[in-house]
Amino acid sequence: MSVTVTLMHVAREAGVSPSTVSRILNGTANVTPDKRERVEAVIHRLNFTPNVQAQALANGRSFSVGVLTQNISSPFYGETLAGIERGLEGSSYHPLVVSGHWHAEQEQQALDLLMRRRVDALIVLGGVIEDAALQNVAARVPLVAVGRDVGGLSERCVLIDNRAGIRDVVRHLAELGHRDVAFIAGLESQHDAVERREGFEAAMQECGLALRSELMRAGDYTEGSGERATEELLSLGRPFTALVCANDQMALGARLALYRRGVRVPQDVSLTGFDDLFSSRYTTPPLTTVHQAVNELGELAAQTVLRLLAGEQPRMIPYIPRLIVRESTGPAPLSPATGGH
Amino acid sequence: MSVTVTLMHVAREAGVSPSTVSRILNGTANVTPDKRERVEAVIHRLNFTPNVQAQALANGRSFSVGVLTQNISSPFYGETLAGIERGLEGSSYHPLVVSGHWHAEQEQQALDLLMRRRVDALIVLGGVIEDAALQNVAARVPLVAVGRDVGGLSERCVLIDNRAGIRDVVRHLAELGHRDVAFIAGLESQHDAVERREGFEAAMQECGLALRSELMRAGDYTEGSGERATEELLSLGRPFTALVCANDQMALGARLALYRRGVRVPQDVSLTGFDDLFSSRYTTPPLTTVHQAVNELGELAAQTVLRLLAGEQPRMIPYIPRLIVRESTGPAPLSPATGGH
DNA sequence: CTGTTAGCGCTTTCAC
DNA sequence: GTGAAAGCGCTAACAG
Repeated sequence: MSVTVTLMHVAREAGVSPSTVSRILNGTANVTPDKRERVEAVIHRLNFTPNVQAQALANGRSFSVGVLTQNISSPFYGETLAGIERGLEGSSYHPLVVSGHWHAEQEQQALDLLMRRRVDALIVLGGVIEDAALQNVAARVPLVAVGRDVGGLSERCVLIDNRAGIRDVVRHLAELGHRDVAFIAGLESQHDAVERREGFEAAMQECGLALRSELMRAGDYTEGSGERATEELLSLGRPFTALVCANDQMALGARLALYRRGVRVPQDVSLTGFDDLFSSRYTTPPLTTVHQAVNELGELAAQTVLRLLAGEQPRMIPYIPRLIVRESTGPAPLSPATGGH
Repeated sequence: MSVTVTLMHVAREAGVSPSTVSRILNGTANVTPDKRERVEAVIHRLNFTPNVQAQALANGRSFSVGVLTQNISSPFYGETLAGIERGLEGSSYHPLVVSGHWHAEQEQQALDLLMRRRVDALIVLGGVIEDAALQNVAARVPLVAVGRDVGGLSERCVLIDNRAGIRDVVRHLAELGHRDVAFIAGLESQHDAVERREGFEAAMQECGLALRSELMRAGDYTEGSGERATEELLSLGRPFTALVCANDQMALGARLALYRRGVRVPQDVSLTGFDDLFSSRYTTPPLTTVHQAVNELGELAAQTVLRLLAGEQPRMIPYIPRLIVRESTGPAPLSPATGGH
């Protein structure tokens, strides 16, 4: 913990004024080559690094963009974060990540923290906090939301067409001859979970397939909830040949429940997810799912923020997800088995 | 982007001095109840939030602890980050996360960034940067490393006993009657990968099992590398009944390769991992692995940092991982199948 | 208990 | 081109 060296020290040591050092640091103005060399030598020798807090205070920008995520260890948001990191790379901005844990209060606290740190912009990933709170901060800094449509800020939202994604899944299943398809939804408090459920219902109807309420279950996007929902479904005597999950994590849980009961995938039951997490390529069998390009969404969000910061007014267009057919779906068995094992 | 309201505004509006407002904000000294009330009312009415940069500049602490991770989307480090977040919760410190991507140069840049942001402390997760660079920053701020032993800073390293972990795996397999066991290692540039490989070799010897070089493969901790290594192993005609992977992600890749070849787990081949990622509970079949308590390691690191910041001198003790036997391991088949399918 | 006065480290007019 | 000086928003002695 030696004394930190400041720009002042550098200036003195090099025999120039602090302003000159600052100018060299930021390339704000021309400086004679010899002076510049001298200063740079001193900077190097003293191992000087400018204090970002001080810079922030002086020029009113913190050069950080706040990211409100929900769960930093979630495979889904993790990939988005990586995309944001990449999108910000090369710019002088850096992400400051805080988790809200799908809890309105914690999300509000996270926003407060970010505002106190005077982030120059904000990226919001999902969440359950009311639109009002987001509109509130959006009045102070540019804001981009991923995966949720914030009222009044729609052109700042990176969205994907969840209904279209699920529709593709249902059509795929229908083409394979499935007629009895079960569904595990996410929480009704989450925007995209609702869209996926509604999309499922609409698509079933569109394909002329009956919607049976006992085959509709609610989960919460976690593996465990998918597992439990599937167990319940199985205890019905398996009157279904396909199981559509509202996200990959629940499909993973479902896979385990099926394995435990000796139900083969896809021979007995076809299984699908949504998101295309990286690891879904490695499930047994590899999972048929809807690709979300989470990475790119994050990168896109970051780039949009950068453009907003540069004074542009970019507009988003909803992203169209695409179906990835792998090996967890297959032709419907001739007669849906009606008993468990 | 209305004008930001400052402490000064609050002071004027409430008819007190800036110091009084500051004191109320930080609880630094007593203030008469009526003044306090008045000020708090103004703070609320003006929606004032103190500028952290300014606070940092004024009192020499940024209240942020830098975290050098490698890959923010890695399931492994993601869980560690969540642990760090939790460990810092309640304190006034917040994590500032930067990724080094297992690339010495990028790690150095990340460290530079963190130092420029004047983090009050540092947590390092893995990485390949030389010890010297870490010792260098450790001279400026308290540093805690997770998963790597930094020379000269060993009592600041949260380590796990990799050798013991792998030994438990090998013993477990030996007890099940396996004699031909294959191994997929990580990169030799990574500290823990080396320990796990060496631990495997030692344990095999200890159990009286022959070490066959053609059954030792190198991966890089990714799913893809595990898959490829397994394919190579399989092309040998499968002269092994158990496959030990140096981490869960490679085991996941191995699982897929085995599935593709119709090799059953655990009936034909027993499969093991290391780390106990959350999702390993959901592989088909659930993976036998070594539990690393990644979460707790992160939390422990955070708490240690907090104690260092408080002036204490905590010492770490190596964490003993424990074997989690699930369903991917079973008795060795009577005669190791020698042909592929 | 509370106001006044210096800074914290850097940027930025404004003159020279 | 370059230095002097003021100020970013807040905290911390130091007097009262």
